[in-house]
Amino acid sequence: MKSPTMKEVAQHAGVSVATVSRVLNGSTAVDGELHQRVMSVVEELRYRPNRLARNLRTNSTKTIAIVVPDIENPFFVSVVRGLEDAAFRAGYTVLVCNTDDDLERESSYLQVLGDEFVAGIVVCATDERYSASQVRKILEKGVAVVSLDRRLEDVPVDGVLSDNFGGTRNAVSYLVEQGHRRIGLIAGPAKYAPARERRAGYEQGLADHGLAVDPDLIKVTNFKSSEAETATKELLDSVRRPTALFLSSGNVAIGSLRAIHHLGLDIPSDLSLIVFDDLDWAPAYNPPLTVVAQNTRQLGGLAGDLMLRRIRGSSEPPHERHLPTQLIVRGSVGLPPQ
Amino acid sequence: MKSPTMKEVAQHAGVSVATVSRVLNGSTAVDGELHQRVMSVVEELRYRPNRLARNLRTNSTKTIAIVVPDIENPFFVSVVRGLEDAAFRAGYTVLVCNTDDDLERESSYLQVLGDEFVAGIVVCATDERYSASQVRKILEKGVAVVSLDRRLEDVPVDGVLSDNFGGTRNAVSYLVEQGHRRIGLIAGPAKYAPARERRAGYEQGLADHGLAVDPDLIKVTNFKSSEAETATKELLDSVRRPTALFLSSGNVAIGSLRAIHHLGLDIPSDLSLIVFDDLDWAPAYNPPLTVVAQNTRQLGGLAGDLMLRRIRGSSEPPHERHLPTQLIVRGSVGLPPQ
DNA sequence: TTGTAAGCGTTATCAT
DNA sequence: ATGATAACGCTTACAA
Repeated sequence: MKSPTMKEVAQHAGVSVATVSRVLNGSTAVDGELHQRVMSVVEELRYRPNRLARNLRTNSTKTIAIVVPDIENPFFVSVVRGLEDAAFRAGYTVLVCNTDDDLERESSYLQVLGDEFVAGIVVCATDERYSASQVRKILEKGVAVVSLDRRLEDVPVDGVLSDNFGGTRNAVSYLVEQGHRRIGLIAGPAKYAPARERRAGYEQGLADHGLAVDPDLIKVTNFKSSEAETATKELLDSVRRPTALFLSSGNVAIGSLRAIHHLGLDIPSDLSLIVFDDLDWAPAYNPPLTVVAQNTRQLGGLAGDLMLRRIRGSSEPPHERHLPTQLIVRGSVGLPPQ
Repeated sequence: MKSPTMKEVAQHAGVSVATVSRVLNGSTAVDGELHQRVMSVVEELRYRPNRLARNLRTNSTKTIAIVVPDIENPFFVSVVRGLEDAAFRAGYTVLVCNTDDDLERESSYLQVLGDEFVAGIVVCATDERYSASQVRKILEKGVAVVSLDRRLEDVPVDGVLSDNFGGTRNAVSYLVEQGHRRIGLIAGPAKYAPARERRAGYEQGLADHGLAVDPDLIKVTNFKSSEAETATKELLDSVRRPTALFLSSGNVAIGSLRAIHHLGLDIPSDLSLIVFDDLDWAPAYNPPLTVVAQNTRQLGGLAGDLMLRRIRGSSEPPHERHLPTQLIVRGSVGLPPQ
């Protein structure tokens, strides 16, 4: 059961293929009567344009790719979801590429994507410097690029990030207002902009209340749960243990919580907790977790919108947007013990 | 900066385009000397075949799609991950389509995918009957299909599922062996094979020990957390409340846990718990959750392998495979109270 | 073994 | 406003 071609439609309608094409693309005006005739044949034959032929001819596809470091991280999943919604509405499909935070794999994907003639790529870069040079080449090929949750060094592309700084600053302020003075931070690696900004927000939050930053209260991890577990143990084993912890990501939270159980500490009577990222299980935790929520879907949706605008030829100067975060107070913050 | 074409390679190497094509595809033997010459020109010019042209010519793409009901569900994410690994190795890219359990959206995707000339589709059907008829049409177009975590009524395709029956039966047995006699079940909708099988496994697990099934201890939900929360409250509010609960999915667990807190029950001293699906936060929960783990990545990987085999023209009779599950004992099961 | 040439189904450039 | 027709870059009979 071969699908009908444009040629067949043209024959049935008694017009040329050019006319059919014009009717379908609405590029040039076509006489009302012919328009009618073509459309009814299209209906009748159930004609659908062959995407493959169109792609070849126009040297482009209706595909947007997104390159993420870890597709099993709910944050990125939700971002993808937001992007997909935006793309689907505009008739685009999205290709998800998972790099496992592996530079080589990212590189390989970026290469392949060039060959695939995707219309655009949303990049959550693994390395803000190295990835940047790859992305530059892609831009030269005329592929639109939007950076998400990361910053690309000296590459003129639109960017979308949460207000990591403000969200953290605000949360730390809240902790101080509840009476906490010794607040620990399980941070992410400084090579990622969000990790840097959360750390800066933490420091600012303390400064806002005239509190000094104690380096002993800060542990830098790779954002994975196992390192977070170790770091948390170290932090809580110290003599003057913090009375509250700010956990820089969902994965960090998983590791830290394991450590906290292990030490037999009670939340929030022994230790208060705020997590950056609202996880689906946060309200089901015992006690329910107080978190800083990002607008994850909207992050993806905005990236999609910016992308589509570029694809359609916008030439505004590239711009970085910041989406607000929200402190959701649940039950993991209490008064400092004693 | 236009990319070089095959024609240019041919000219530089002093051969015909056909020869270049043959060298690149390894279809027909090519003289050693020419082969050399072509390859070195390919290197020199950094030639990469134009996928779009190849697609049009062969009427196919190196793309595998996967249609999932809920991309934010970690189970499906992990499946996608497994599929992606398998596909990437074979030079395929994967298209993720999220239907939100919406029949119309699924239908729309299935339609689009037909136009996209994907090589194959992994389907996690929203409706085992309705989706089936759509899938049949797709098969007729020559697209390979593999069903995952669902069953498709009377459609001759390969299937991949976990041993839902055995996994649940085994878990319930374990509960009985710990002394539990009143075991509740928060089940999923009977329209999904896995939900049916988990329920059957639950009943069999009881029967194995000569225990009768008490319908009052079974609540059927739509697998979403909010319904699970309500159902759990009802179950635990009854006079003769169960001493243990089997929760049929991760989302169900989230809802049930909320209800359990709300009632102020302690796990496991007041109530024991087993969850179907190992969630990343299960070990971090307080107490760590005992779960039945599925081989999620392998589920996706196997689907990918079966798919690739079909794409390459295998004509074995379609077959359904079952992957084993594993009971992971942590801390949410104890002796029944009193 | 190698080359010639005919498409694949569109879009876009010409005339008319 | 419409119709021929030439690409787009590749694969694959068919001929040599």
